[in-house]
Amino acid sequence: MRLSRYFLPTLRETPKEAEIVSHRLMLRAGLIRQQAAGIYSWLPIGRRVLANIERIVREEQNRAGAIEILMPTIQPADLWRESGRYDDYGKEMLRIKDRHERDMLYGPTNEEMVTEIFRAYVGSYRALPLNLYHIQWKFRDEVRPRFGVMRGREFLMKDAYSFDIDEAAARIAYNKMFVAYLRTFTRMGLTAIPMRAETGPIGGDLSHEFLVLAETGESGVYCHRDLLGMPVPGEDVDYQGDLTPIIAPWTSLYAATEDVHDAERFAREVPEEKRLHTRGIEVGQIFYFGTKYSVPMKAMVAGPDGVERPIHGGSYGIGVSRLVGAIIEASHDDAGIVWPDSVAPFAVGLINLKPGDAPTDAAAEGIYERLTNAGIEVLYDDLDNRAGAKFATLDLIGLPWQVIVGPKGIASGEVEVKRRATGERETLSIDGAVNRLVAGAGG
RNA sequence: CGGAGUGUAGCGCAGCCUGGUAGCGCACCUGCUUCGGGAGCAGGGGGUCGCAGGUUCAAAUCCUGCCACUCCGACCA
Repeated sequence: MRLSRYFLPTLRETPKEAEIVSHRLMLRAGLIRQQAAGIYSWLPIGRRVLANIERIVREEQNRAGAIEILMPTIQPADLWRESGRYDDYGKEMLRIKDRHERDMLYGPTNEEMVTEIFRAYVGSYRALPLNLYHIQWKFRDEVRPRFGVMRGREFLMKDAYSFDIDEAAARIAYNKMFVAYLRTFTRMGLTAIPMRAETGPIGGDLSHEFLVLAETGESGVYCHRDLLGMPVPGEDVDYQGDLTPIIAPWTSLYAATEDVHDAERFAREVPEEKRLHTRGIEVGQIFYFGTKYSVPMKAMVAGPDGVERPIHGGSYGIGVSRLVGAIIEASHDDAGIVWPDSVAPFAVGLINLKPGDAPTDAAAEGIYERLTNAGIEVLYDDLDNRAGAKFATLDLIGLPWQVIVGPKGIASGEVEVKRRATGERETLSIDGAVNRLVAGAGG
């Protein structure tokens, strides 16, 4: 993509409403535009990052055996009356009427609707286990939206729903999502720690929140230091096999958010040198809720014995739009965002230091073409700007690799390749630079 | 929802107290000179001063009401 033909509205000064670093950087780097409290438009760079995160989430959900569907944002109120949540949900639910004065709502979540779909088509234990997910915009009319996309009212969420014949089977479904979440966040360059969470009326131990560790996170976190280096399964993980040996090490060590923290237990279970007190951002939550929706909504299947019984359900959320902010909180420096390779809006930023200078143009255009042909996403700064402005903009938007092409280097056939995360620079021949990037930035 | 605060050009702000031609920096447009870490000079465009009412010869400025947004707290992917 040529910058001269792109839409990348960056800001030199920080809009005053932005207090936290990810929000400031998202506004300055031109990822989002606020339209109302907690409601944002996604500009081209932001849209690309969001799509990359979505892609990783989708790949890992699919790998774990979940099946993608797409449910609407607008739902009829009747479904929610069935589950009893229409009255319970309160003012957080955005309620609207259509032209026929029918009660509708902008979905804050989809348990009711997915249960309706399930019960319409599935009547036998033979169709189980089943896990359906979608990635869709949600709306929760938060009292106080804040921190940009970290706590928006409208947000993009992946929500999966599992259906099983009994609790034992549901636990297996739960474990699959547990492992998928570990992999998902790791692939985004994040350290996310599962922490035991409140389970609501069902009880048991089947709910975990996944917290990304970041100094600027919104909740305080206490955990065992060894959780930081805990191995995350590779993509060859066998989801059909027993996952408990993978999960056990994660759940056996102390990890809690501030609100459920037990100082006494922390002191007793974690040796002093292993105690870690830091901050984190909740990016996912998984839980088992048993028959909470299947009973009132009559989602029944016949077992092998021919007797109908309510299915055991679980739901599994990932805050996709929140992750954009969380990744920035976890990965930035004074100059701007430092995108992990896997979610970066472009892999390479190519700077032409002197557009209009024939040899420089030829070299930059050549590199642009070769990288693009190799399947690498390149943002090519061909604007007639001062070098300083180009460097500042590129650092701000945080692309993993920078290639700097200027007349001085080109005179001796050389360009500079810079790694954004480490600041390492190398002076290479044009061929050397192209080869380095094809190897480093992937195809 | 309790507390605090802010609305003046895309962004950051001054002007308001003490009413009298709506300003500054960045960004944007034109020209020239520049060009290896946010260039210089000259010229230029862009505003219902959040909205509505009131006071006044005259309101960004004073008064009243409303709206929006932000921050702190309680709640949440």
